[in-house]
Amino acid sequence: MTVTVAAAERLIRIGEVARGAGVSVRAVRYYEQQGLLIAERSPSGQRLYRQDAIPLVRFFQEMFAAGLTSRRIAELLPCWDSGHTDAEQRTMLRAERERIQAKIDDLQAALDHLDEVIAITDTHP
Amino acid sequence: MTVTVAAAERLIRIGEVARGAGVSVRAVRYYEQQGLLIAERSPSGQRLYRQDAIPLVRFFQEMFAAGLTSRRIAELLPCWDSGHTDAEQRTMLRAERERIQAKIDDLQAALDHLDEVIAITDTHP
DNA sequence: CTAAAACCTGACGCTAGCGTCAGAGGCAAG
DNA sequence: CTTGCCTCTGACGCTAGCGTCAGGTTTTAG
Repeated sequence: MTVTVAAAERLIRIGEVARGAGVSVRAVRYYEQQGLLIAERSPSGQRLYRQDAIPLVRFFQEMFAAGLTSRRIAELLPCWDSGHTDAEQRTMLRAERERIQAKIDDLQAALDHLDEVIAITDTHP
Repeated sequence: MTVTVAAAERLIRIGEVARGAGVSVRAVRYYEQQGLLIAERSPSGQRLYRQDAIPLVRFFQEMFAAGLTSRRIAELLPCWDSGHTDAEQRTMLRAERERIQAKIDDLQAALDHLDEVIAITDTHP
């Protein structure tokens, strides 16, 4: 039997989330609109977040940089939260993994190509 | 003294360039509009390309995939063609190199992150 | 109490690399 | 000659992740 202790966590407002994660306030609202981030509301309607919203937003940024869409991230969030996955989610995870790996390979090839150019133009003043 | 032998190269039309490089005809026109690709014109106005337009377009694709804009590519084309660079171009080359390397690192971090999730969800059916 | 700072909800704008449709001309084959 | 494919020039559309302005409320600092 598990007892959950409500830790009376200090809730933070959107500006603090944004500064903490290094994004704009607008971006945080956008993530909510895309279903990535659920916020409580204060009586007056202001968004209230738990502190782990900050690393979560950082995670979103990392995934965006890796080329995942907000839709995909939303679909994969349950795995992240609960550790539970169904077959479809596992398939998506592998697919994204392959996409990213392929992208890395492409970038490496481009980098090598550029390095060749740099080498040539250096010995060729 | 250098004598240039005009090799009477067979010129190709836009469709052949597109198929050869694996892009759309629209894309090739776009590259011209961005100043990446100069084409001769037949008397009737059709674009005529030399055969090395095909690897050139492939190169564009590689650079696009690496995150360079068409503007940047256009600015760096002279280095590629002539092997000659001025200081500004060398700076841009290095900067793009660093950008790509940073992007690779970011992607690798994201990949590692995803792999963790995959590992957890695999041992956690 | 008041002024500044932070927050709210729309809603339009932007970028970049094309896709796509419209309407018209060019070119080899039968 | 005509059929069918290729090409031409505009020009509007699309996507995704926000930026930004407008006009109004709330919270905080002094």
